[in-house]
Order: sequence, then structure tokens, then C-alpha cells
Amino acid sequence: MNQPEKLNILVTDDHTLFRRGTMMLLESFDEVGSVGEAENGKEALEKLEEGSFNLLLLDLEMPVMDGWETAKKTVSKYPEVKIIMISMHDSLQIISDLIEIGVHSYLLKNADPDEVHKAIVSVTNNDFYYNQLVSKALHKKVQKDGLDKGVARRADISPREIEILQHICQELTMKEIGEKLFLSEQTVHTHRKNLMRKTKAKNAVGLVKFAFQNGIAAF
Amino acid sequence: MNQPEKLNILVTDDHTLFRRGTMMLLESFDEVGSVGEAENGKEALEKLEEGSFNLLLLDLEMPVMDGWETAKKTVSKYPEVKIIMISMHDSLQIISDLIEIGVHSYLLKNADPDEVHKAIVSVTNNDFYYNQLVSKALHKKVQKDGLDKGVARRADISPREIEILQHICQELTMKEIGEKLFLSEQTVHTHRKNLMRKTKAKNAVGLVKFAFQNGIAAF
DNA sequence: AATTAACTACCCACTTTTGGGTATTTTTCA
DNA sequence: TGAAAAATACCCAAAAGTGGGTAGTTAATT
Repeated sequence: MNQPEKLNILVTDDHTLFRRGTMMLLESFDEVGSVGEAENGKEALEKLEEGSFNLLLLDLEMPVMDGWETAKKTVSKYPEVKIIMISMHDSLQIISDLIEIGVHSYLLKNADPDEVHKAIVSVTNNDFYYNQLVSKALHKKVQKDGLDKGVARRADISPREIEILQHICQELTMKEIGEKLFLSEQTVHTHRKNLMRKTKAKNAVGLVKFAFQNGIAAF
Repeated sequence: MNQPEKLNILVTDDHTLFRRGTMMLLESFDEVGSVGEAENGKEALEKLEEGSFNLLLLDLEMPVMDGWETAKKTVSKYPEVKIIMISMHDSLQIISDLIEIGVHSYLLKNADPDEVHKAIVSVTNNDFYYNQLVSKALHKKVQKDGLDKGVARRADISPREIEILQHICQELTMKEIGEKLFLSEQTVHTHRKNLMRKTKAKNAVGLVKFAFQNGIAAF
């Protein structure tokens, strides 16, 4: 009866082209009023300060302040704002974590525009919208439970391990890293082993990918 | 006096959301007539068969057939079609290679929509459009010339080697790759060695970084 | 018809990584 | 001050990677 208020959406993504395209897409929806933009999480939080936005689209992978941190801060500061996280990766791993911190929906960058429409409508009316991906994730969780339990997040990696990992990403051997950091080669080995256990990497390649995906190294 | 023909653009990107957003952006330009879409290079080539498109937007990083292969085939089969390559990375390395194979413009995913507009107009009228990024690339080339001479470019890597490299990026061992591709483990080793020689990688980490930076693998 | 690039496959030898331990010291934090 | 986490360092052994060859076959191109 009374939904005269249109949605004011803030789109946050560091890729301008993607951001603008998404904005145009959103503007084509009847439910949408104004659409704002931010290049990173920091800027997004500043714009939320205005109080005019009631829905936040967040890219998970961003420099300066990534989607994860931004979402956590948004939830605590502006609990009335609905959040839709967008990511390139179909990482089933993080979905439950996202739900936990209060993200209302999770979409992939290869999501269908209809999917986006459904998401923003559902999120507005119902609070949460998770598609087949989540069913899969939850299913897997129920089915195999602890299968991917224990896959590391960035927070689980110690400072020294981060340092080692960054050196590994520079194509150095354990011996070279040891010499550079004035450590026994054995010690570097131990750190490496712990990293592999925590990240569930099968080899150095997995370590590098983890480092990249978690902003520990960039290339 | 006579440019009554509008631009018919084919947008190729595996991320639906990005693709659709870009399409809407393009449709908002006066010079643009119809806008088509393809999920990968293979599909793009099929749609080009129709003969109705005169401009091709290509994502460099794609599964099935990536932007590189697609561009090469498009140039040889449909030389009248202008090509704009789009990538996430500001890899100065590959720009000269792209020019070499006949790509008319290179844009980053965080390009400004105005930049896109300028690009499609310039490409249509002038043939080529490269922005400040290219100046930088060429400048570096003139200035330091042979500094990174001998460092492999994407063009130097054969299709089979690309395939091997992509599998390496999935944390597979040589034995596993051999089994998956029905090759002798020795053969995979040979490909790997050639890859390391070409890319000047010190180990697998270097290979993965090369793959990522050249759009051969994404994560 | 000849050349070249690509793909295939093997040899040998050495280095590095990977995986399993244990254990002491230092730092952090409740 | 006591517990937990982090950092340090070693042992052993198997697996994989790294680096140097050679070489035949196929495919593409001139």
C-alpha cells in the first residue's frame, strides 16, 4: 500500500566500466530511484554518511578497503542499509561467513541481470536473498560438514607467515628467503609447511593464489 | 556526409553482469545501432559469421577461447571488423603485441565510460585508439628498449603450452596433467621446461604470475 | 619440396619441495 | 603470572621440480 519510496542504491567497485554499467542496469529498474557510486570501501562509507542510501552493492575484491571490511563496518554503523556482495569467484567458502556478518545477498559477476533484479527486490522486501549457489554451499556444508572447514582466512596467517609468503611470491627458494631474513632454512620450511596446512594449498601455486586472493601479494 | 550506418557492436565477456552493463552503456551512445553478446571467443566467432557486426569488444581473460586467440582469428577472417580489447590488468607488456596482431584499441576494466566512447568513435574513424597507457608502454620501450628483451610475450607461447600452463595454475602436478590430457608425463615436463625458459620464470611461482599477468589464467 | 614451428617423448642428474615428526624460546595477552 | 600463540630450528624420507640434453612426427607455410 505504501511503498512510495524508491530504492537509493550505492554501487561500489574499483572498475569504473563495470561500475557504470551496473549503475545503468540498476537505473533501468522501476523500483530504483537514484544510484550513486564509490570507487572503494572507504569512499562508500563516506557516502553512506549522507543517509540517503538504503542499499549497498559491494565488490568483494577491492583495493584500499575491500568488500569484507566495508560490509562489517556498514552493518555496525548503518544496520538499516541492505548489502549485496558481488564477487568474481564462486567461493562457496565465504558465503556462510558473509551471512554471519550480515550481508543480505551474494551475487557473482556473471549473474544474470534478472538475478540482480530479483536480489534487490527480495532483499528490500524480505531481508535476504541467496540463490542456488547458497543452496549448494549449505548442502555441501550439511552433507560433508567439515570438508572445507578450516580453510584459512587471511586473519589466520601470522605476520611472519605473511612475510614468508610474500617472499615465496617473489620466486625465491627457502634457502634464499632464509638468507634474506636471517633465518635458518629449516625455519622458513616450517613456516611454509604451516602456510600450506592453513591454506590447504597443494603446492607453491596454491600459496601464490591464496596470497593474491587475500591481498597479501599483488602482481 | 554519409555515415548513415550505425555501429553494430558485439560484446564478448564471460561475466554476464559485466557484459550486460557494458551493452547498456554502449546502447546509450548515439553512434551505436545494435549490440550483440557472446560469452566466449568461440561464440563470438560464430556470431561474427552473420556479418552484421563491425566492432568487437573482447575480454582478454576468458575460458573456452580467450581474447587473444579470438582476436587473432577475427583479424584474419574478418579484417573489416574493428577490435577493442578489454582487460583487468594494465600490463604494459602485452600492448605492443596486441598492436602487432591488429587489435585497434586496448582498454582497462576501470576505464571511464567517456574513454570507451572515445575509443569506439576513434576506432571507427581512425582505425586505432590507444590512450596514455600506450604512451607509457611505448616510452618505456624506447627508453629502456632491450631491458625486458627476451622476456616472453603471450605471442611466444604455443596453444599447447597455454593449456599446460592453465593446468599448472590449478595446482596439478605434471603426472596429473599428463593423465588429464592423455600425454606422457615426460611431455608435460618438456612443455613446462620450455615455458620456464620462455617466461624466464625461476619456478612454478613465476609461471603462475606470468599466466595471470597475461590473462592466461585468472583467480 | 624444403623449412620451420609445434608436439611428442625419452635420458640423466641434481635441487627443491612436500609431509611427517619434535622441541625450545619468545611474545602476547588475558 | 600463566596460558596460548608465534617464532625459531632440527630430524627423516619420499615426491616433485628444475636443468641439460636428444629426437622423431606432424602441421603449417613458403
